[in-house]
Amino acid sequence: MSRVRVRYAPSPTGHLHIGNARTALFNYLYAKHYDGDFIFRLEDTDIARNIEGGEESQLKNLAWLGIVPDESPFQPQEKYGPYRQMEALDIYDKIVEELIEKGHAYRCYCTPEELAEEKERQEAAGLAPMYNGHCRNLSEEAIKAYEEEGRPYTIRLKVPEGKTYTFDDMIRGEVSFESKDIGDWVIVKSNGIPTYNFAVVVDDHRMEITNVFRGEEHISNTPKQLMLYDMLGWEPPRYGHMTIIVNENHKKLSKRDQNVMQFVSQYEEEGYLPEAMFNFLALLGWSPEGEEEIFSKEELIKIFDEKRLSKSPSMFDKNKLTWINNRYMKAKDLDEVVTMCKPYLLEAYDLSEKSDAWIHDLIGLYHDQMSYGKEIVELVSLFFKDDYTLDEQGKEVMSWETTPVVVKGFASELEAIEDWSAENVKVALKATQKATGIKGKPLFMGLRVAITAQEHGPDLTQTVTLLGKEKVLARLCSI
RNA sequence: GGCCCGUUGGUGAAGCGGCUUAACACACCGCCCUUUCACGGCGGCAUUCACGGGUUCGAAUCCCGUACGGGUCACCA
Repeated sequence: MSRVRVRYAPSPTGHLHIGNARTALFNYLYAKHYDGDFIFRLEDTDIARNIEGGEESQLKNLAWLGIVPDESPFQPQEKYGPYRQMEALDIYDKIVEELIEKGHAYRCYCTPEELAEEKERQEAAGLAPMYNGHCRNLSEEAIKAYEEEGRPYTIRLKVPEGKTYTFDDMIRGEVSFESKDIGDWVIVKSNGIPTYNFAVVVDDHRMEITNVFRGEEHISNTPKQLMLYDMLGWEPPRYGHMTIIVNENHKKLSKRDQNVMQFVSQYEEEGYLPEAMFNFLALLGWSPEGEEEIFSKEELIKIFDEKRLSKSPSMFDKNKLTWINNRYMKAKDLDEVVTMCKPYLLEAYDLSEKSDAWIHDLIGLYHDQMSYGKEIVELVSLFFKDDYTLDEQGKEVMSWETTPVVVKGFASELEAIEDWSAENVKVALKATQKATGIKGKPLFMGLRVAITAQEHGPDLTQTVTLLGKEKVLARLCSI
């Protein structure tokens, strides 16, 4: 068996999208599982949509996730280059010529307007829109006339009649299409640049790609590509079509979706952990055999099995993402978490008066419950904002007859502390309990609400310690 | 409209003809731990697999049909 070679081939039109990241990831897992090569190639034939820096951005985001290609425009392998389609134009030209010579392709002089009209006509008649073959058998004179007129032309592939194209999809099993349902399609645009469906075949062949995992939207492209392999006498790779990713409303994840962050870079910016994202993405349309769901990259490479790729749409489950990130966050050293979170705090709050130790302790308070770096900003908000507004439940707690008692008692205990430390705050709390005879929920919740206006929150002793004597007493005495 | 594909709980999902009176996880609800909270631990949570037929001794699992959802029919990739 030949060496496994897979590729991720984005067009440089923007940052790495969640869906593409997942495509890249499964290709990567497959390659590495079978000890093969993962190739990064650029599909940049839509020159109008290409954006500056798109290629670097894709590569960068991939690297953040821990996906580093074995070959790319920057690490080319001589026999397989070029890795950008726009640099391979002469290669495509030769093959187009070959196809024309063999009678498999022809020039089409139809204008976009004519094509649109025809499409409308077909739709009105309730037919599937398809190229009508107008230029397929043009007479010599007609061709000459068009040429003299200087009409731009595209090159179309002559779709064979009565053929069935069947392939054994790695995910879906046998899928087949009839050639009669496919119209002669454009392989070279009027600007002389080949179309995706054509270039991809040439590239996969010349790069000796053995397996292709791609989105389900490519299923209906597959027969077009297969007929090309057929005409050229090449061996096609094995395809696997992954399901789309849907949102909570079971609609395809679209760039316009407000509820879900769409780009990998956004997750990086918000302080998600790359290992966690890798793990989460791997679970999007794939499931491991056992009951465990938390896996490192190395483990995933080892256990990856393309047969376990799902056939039904996978939902982008934000809850799950949060949960997985939390698991990874908890596993990290507090020091690392602090390093990671501090910039977000610096950006959101004035920390000039705070010591490093204070910041360290503050973040430590939330280490176990946070799921991404930037979340720290809202988690710690009670330490920075001054507004004190009670909700219904808070008002109720404040109306308990025990509350004023513990507030008063605690205040005087705190007042007496000379060396402000968590230890002494704890002692003060104990003393309050003893003096008032109130303990448990009435004690803790009463104080918590009185001090922070919240019924739930981090450890009270720590909270009071970090809030500082002055602030806590000011609150307590105002009641 | 044609062609492809899918449909298991509140959610993600396992299951591939008998071991399933349907894993596991998230969410939720209880209990325990903690003098509070959070973390953690334990337990509960689908008599049922879109619906209707069929095949079989036996079906969530195979076949057919219906409904619903999705993908695609570009000189975009």
